[in-house]
Amino acid sequence: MGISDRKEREKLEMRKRIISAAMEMFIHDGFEKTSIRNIAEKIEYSPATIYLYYKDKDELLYEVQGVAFAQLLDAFMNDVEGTTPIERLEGLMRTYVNFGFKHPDLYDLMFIMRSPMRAVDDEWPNCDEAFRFLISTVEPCMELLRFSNISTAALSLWTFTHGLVSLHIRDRIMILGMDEEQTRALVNAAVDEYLQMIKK
Amino acid sequence: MGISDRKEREKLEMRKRIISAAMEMFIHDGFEKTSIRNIAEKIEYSPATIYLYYKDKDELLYEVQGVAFAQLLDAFMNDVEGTTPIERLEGLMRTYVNFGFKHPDLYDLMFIMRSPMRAVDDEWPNCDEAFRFLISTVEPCMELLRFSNISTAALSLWTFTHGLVSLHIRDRIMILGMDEEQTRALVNAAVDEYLQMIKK
DNA sequence: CAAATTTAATAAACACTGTTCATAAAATAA
DNA sequence: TTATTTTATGAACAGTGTTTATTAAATTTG
Repeated sequence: MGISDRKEREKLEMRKRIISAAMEMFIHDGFEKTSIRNIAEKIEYSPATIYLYYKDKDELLYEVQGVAFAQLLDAFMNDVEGTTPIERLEGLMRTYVNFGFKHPDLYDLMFIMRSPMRAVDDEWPNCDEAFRFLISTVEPCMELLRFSNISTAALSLWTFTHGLVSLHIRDRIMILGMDEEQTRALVNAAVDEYLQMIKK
Repeated sequence: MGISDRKEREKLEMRKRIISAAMEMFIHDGFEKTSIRNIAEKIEYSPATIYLYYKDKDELLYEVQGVAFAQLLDAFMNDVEGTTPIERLEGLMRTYVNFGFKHPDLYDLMFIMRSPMRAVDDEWPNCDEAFRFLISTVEPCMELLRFSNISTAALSLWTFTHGLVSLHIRDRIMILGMDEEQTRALVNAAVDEYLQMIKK
């Protein structure tokens, strides 16, 4: 049936129209400050229409989260290069921090925001892939690193970079009393030092 | 003037009544889910009354933040013991993580929540003290640690523990697919390993 | 093609939120 | 006792996410 094909295509287009507007506004103003009414206004539809395509506001977040994780994975695959495993791991860490500093609002809704987590057993699209990228980057380094196993290794590496990015995004690093530039330099220095420490 | 003394006393009592209710509800339901109307209902006053004692909802948060930082400082002073500087540093790290796991909602509004940061040049009561405790605990260890200076040292130590706590509080660690108990064990293992790595 | 039916879109309402302001009540001063 | 200041509140404003009954459009059927 060509007619139901078109209908489905239109449905997908509408979902895309909604999610594009939503993502743009989430990045620009943040999730909380973006209202369903604002999104509706932007795409020139009624607020109620959005609920025909998405169950609730959280579902918009899930969708944007998926896109964001895909972007992070993209950054990993494009920017992480190097001949040795260790070089690749270092690249991964720097890419992660870079991503956080470059896209604070995306990072926020991926790793900091409350609520966006679905049920535990649910699939978390693109996030698992990004995490697996981490695992597969750490794995070949394990013999050269001081971690006792890959679980603590992955968690520790993630924790360190996430700590830096999240303290920065939520404006806590400024306790140190530095300007933006100094802060960034200090963060880079911390990453460099950490990368030294984990090596055997 | 005895009469204006009493008035001031009553004003303080009222502020305390409000902030106690607020804190209790922030801890129980979180900041966002606690409404001015709920707080007002709890202390059996009209919502408008609260605005006679606090400028807005954020000011309630600032106040609770102050109390929370005082509690963290308290935990530091009570639980951090040890004869050697390194032992004290290890105690500090474990106390910090413990605090975060024990009081997730307090930790949240201290280190994760958006907006609670006042102007940069403002005083941040009790937070600075807690931070200075960190500095003064790290300082005597510096010669035994692999950090190049105390700034990166303080930031790195804080970052690592904050990373662990905040990933846990915002339900991101569960990507590892572990239960609460396993997670806590892994977190402790990560802290232990990190404490080994930073030593010369 | 016209009528019946399904699909899509919306206006209006509900129950909330933080916050303000004019009004009323209580406490103090004159 | 009256006048004045302080304190408390009800009602309203502008906003939020979400639901529902109603209308308009598109599709299928006779």
